[in-house]
Amino acid sequence: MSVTESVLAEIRRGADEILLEDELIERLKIGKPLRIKAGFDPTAPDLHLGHTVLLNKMRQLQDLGHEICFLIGDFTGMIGDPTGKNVTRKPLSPEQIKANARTYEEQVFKILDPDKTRIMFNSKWMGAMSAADLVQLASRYTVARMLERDDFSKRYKSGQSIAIHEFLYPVVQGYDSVAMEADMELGGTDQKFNLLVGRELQKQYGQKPQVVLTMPLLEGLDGVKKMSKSLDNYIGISEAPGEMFGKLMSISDELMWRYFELLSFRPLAEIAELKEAVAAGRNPRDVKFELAREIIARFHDEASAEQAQAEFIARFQKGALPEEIPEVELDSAGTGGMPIANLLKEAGLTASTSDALRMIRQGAVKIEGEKVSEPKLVVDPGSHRIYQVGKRRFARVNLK
RNA sequence: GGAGGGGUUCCCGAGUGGCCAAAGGGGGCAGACUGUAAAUCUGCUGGUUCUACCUUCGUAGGUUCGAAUCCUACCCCCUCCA
Repeated sequence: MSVTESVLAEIRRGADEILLEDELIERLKIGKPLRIKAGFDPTAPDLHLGHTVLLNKMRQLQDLGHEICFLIGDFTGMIGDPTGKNVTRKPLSPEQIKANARTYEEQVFKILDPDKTRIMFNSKWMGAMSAADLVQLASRYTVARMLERDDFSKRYKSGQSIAIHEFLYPVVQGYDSVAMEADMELGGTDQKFNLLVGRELQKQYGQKPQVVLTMPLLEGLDGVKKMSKSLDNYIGISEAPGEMFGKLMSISDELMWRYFELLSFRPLAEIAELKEAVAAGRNPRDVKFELAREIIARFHDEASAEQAQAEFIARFQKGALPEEIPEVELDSAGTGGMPIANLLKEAGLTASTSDALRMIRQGAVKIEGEKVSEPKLVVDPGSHRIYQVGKRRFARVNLK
């Protein structure tokens, strides 16, 4: 029993909800590894830290000796989870799905142990179903239950369209649990409804209902909206160490604690200590450094993490130039020089000459570290200098 | 099939003949400050050969000295009824 208690605390960590915890305890008591399901869309994955919240949990359970089934929803992908938007996704070709699955593996195994992970596709059983089978399956769930789902009910009440096939998504996802005989399913809080359908269907098919564990959605860099690529508030797990470091340092001090909770592997007690230290006057920046290093070390390595930090300090605390400055060749075409605004635009440092002039007016432009205050400055041909706009945009321009 | 509402700059959204490159907010960028690319404050946020000019308010025409605003046609989106 005592073993179960400590294990339970680990499973609970960061989780939003466990339904039902009693059932989980019962299953754990039996001592057999649990078969744990987590489903993913077969769309081209470019994983970011938000995705890793769930993967971390999977890894943790894997380390506890459970069987992780990484389900790629190649069949459900044709439907597209109707999360509010009713965009019909166009079906992917088998080749595309295979290619996407491979990219998944490359990225996912930075966290999961490949030897202990089973990758499955739900087309295996769904593709084998006949129309009659599907009708049978659909009969196991009711419209009333379906309308309990928040986004469905909202759309229904406000008169927005719901296509019939959208109802199939939760049903098919639920049936996956039946086909896989899952003991437990993981998902984001937004998946709660679908996960519960799995429980319902398993009961219908005479199985013990799976335990459902939901993980919160990670807020993006803005600290408000959930991390997503389309909002451009994400940190991709394949990003360069320096990029990751900068982005992590840009999160607010408050959001940092959220990231610690959901992304760090440090014991909870240790995080509590850090929090106390900050409350007692320790610079939150330094604590953020630690978070950034831990995460970069996970996706790159210890040395890159150290280096990223060193460069960050040099660049932003001491104003040093970055290690790598892009080299640009420009041609003044014998006109006897190029106006600074045009040069900045051509070098890709500003979006337009108007923008360049604005930047100069704001005192954001520097040549070799010297602030430019003359907007009509003409750069002589044959010069080779470092131009800077703001703190983050640099180019070494060779003007012919 | 019928009735109605709407398409404005990156996003939301005001504007119903000149004072409109278009309010306000969001986002973004920059500067100051700092403990950091946190927080806070300030400024900027269509383009160009930049105190001027050019292009932009769903698309194409038209009226007018002058249109985001008026007219015509078309395209698209939404709501209600069937």
